Amino acid sequence: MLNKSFSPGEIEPTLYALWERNGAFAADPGSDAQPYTIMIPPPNVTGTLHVGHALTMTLQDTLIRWRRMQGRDTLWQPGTDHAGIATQMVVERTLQKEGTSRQAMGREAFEQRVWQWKAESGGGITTQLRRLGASLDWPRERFTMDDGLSQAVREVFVTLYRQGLIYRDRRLVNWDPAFRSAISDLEVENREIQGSLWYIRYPVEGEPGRTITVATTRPETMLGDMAVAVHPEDERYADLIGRSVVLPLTGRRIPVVADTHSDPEKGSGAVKITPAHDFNDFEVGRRHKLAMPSVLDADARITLAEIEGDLRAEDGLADPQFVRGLDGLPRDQARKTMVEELERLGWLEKIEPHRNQVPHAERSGAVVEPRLTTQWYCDAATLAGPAIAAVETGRVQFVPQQWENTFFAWMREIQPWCISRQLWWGHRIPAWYGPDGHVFVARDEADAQAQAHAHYGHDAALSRDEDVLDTWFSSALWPFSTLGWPERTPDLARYYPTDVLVTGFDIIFFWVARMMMMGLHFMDDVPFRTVFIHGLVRDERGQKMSKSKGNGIDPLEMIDQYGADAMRFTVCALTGLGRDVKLGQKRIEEHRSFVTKIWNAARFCEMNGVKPVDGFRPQDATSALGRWILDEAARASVEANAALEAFRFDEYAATCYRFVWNCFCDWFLEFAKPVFNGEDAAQAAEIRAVAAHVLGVILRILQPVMPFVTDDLWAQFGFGAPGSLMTTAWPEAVRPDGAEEAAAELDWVVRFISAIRTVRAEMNVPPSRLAPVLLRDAAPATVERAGRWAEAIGRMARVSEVTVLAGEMPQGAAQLVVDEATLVIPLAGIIDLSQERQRLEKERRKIDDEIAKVERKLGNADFIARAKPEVVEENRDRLAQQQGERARLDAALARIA
RNA sequence: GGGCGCAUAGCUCAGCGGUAGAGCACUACCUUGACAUGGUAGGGGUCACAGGUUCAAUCCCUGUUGCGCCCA
Repeated sequence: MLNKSFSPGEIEPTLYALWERNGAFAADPGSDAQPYTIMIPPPNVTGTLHVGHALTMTLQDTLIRWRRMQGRDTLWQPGTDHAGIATQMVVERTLQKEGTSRQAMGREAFEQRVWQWKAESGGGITTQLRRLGASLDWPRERFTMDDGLSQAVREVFVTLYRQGLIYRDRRLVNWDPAFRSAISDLEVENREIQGSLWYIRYPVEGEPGRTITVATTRPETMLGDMAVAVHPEDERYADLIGRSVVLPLTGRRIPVVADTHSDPEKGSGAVKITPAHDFNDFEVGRRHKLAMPSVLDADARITLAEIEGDLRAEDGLADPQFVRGLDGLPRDQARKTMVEELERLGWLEKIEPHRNQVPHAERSGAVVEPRLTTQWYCDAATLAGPAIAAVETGRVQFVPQQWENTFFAWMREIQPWCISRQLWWGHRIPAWYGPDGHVFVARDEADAQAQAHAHYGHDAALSRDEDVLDTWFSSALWPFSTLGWPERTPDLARYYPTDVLVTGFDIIFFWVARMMMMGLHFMDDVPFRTVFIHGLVRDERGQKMSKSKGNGIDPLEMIDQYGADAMRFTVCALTGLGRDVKLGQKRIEEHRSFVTKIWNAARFCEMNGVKPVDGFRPQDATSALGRWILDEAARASVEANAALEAFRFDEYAATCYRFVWNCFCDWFLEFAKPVFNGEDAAQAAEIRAVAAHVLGVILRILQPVMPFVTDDLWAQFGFGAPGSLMTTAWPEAVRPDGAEEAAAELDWVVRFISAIRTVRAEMNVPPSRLAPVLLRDAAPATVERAGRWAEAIGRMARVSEVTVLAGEMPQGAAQLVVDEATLVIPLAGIIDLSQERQRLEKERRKIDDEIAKVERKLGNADFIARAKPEVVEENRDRLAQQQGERARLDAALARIA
């Protein structure tokens, strides 16, 4: 006996453990079935399950569970990402609390400490994914830092290096002074800041009294100025091109160069050029072969190391003592000090308020400093070519397709990818340096030594590169490294390329594009055929969820409160194509009632002796009711399937919802009640068997999205063993014999009952008051039908009996039209005749309006001539039917006149 | 500045050339033996605005406005 209500908290952990124990999530490489593979976007090992995970994982699990039921050999590959910076931060924070630091303990000890942390508290998210019901193949779980994946990383690095696609270069990089590491341009977020534009006069050399004014947003970098640039066509400065100016504070002589980078409209039209601290200036510097001294160090403090030599004293303009006093100052403090000094000396012309874009490091929040350093780069442009082609030719398809544009836009202008990071946690770059700085890239130290020996003709002391690789470098290999690459494993052959990648648009560049580059380069095939891009989760008002706003919701709390099924179903129901998902607790609560509804419907079935009948075949149903609901169930399963094929999770959810609630519960079960309680045992047996079958279809089509409640019911009804639903086949859609006739019949009963209900409600007839229904002008077939369904009609429309109207129209009766028949409901004493007249007149006005519309259309010669014949036909039929209804309404009105 | 998306009932969103839909909210009635986390019925929309194409436009095209996102 089913409990009065479903208790997710009790069922979920046990059931999940059972699934896992049964190996129900496991891929089966030995099977003949066609594989279906999804790679999990590996969550950050420091992470906890947030609502964004809940969205993406629910969608992935729904797809995987659905395909599994379709008989595919499904692999949902689990794992986590070592998340260089994030993880290092977490462990460093702990060290700080313990009064120590990574520097104090040394690299090796620190790495051990991180592994220890990982063993103890890393990957908590995998436990949380289980709470969600995610059917990942856990024994295959991988970690981007484990041995196999590390080997893959080294292999890729060495190969790309040998192919000239990885190289070292000294150029400007986005530097995060908080982490003291290079970061990718993708990890930089430009924020608009209210700043200032400082106008500074630089005196022209050899022309006392003449100055050129530069406008800058970063006066503190002027210590590294190597030129002043003006536009070649800017007449104001034409005569200065090729001359020199004296840089205030340092006294350095720097040239005035002509360069189109300078915008005559902006500021003064002259810009200072600091090649080592600005990306544009760097390019200008290259074009004009300028020196590129750095004046800011790894902490973004002033350093004079590279300019000490050319400090000069110039009366009233430059004082080496002042400049030396700046050494070691943080950049903002240096700015303040320098501006004050310039003002004191009279070189500051003015300060204008100015809104400018300031690059911030996404993770640390620090202002990014462009810094000239030597880093490792990957030739992304070369690798991007095949990836672009793969999308152009449709080998990889984005859903929704319009994301291709975003992908193309970035890929076609892709910059060299800086892959080195000055961190300790990550894949250490497999490069060793000889005493003279010669670099040896190798799979391991022994190989590097061998190379060195060959190079120098003798053994040499090598030192390994201190840096690690960008975390995304290893995640780019995820689709094949997890399957055993560089070994050519059977798994790799079987599951690569994967079928679908499900993710948010925010990591198209970081991850999707890079997986495609690496996959095509090393596997010579795309990593996935379809990329399904879903929206972001927002709160009910459409605001981004964030910790600082406090508007986030915790999926685990929601699961505790409403159950994983409710959480999952809500996510599906709200996931339309290309839309963000506005999620709130209320939404989840609302959708939980659907879980409850299913439970109660099943309980009702159970109470009425519904249980699976061995050998039952939908084709064998004889009753109209049975055939109708079987047909509807088949249609629902086909529609659910089609919706999932098209990644329309919202339609999938809506189809299930409508069928279960508005068809099975609202009508079928109500119609079944009199049958269950009736005399006709054979009929009752058929409807019980049909109900069981349909319930089985419902549980199966809902399994992908609400795996817990469906499996529980599946087992309790004896459809199969506990835990077995998820590996049961997706229902086959079988159309029963006579489905069309059955549909016509049930459609009529539904309209008949609805019409009576509507009139009763409008006339305020209390439900307790039963009333007979008299049929007037009814065709014999209608009279028969009414007889067949008398019991259901009586119960559902509060009708005492349905008979043919004999003789006179009773006094005080309501009349309503259903097809050819007019239903007369005698309600003397209850209904008000004038009210009934008004009601009928309103009905007639409505139908008149519709008739007028259709007549207008049919009266248009162009319409008849040009519209599709079936449309014309349809309108003619509609008109005829509406005219019939109006005639019957007229007659009804005449009778009460 | 460039690109993309969105604008439909009070709210959240489907629909998309041929009779405007759902859920929630709202109103009225109903403790009928699956379910009040429920049932029945109802009200509510110049489908942002202006042009154009078409026999026919919420839907296609152009422009405008407003909102959001991405890139510079």
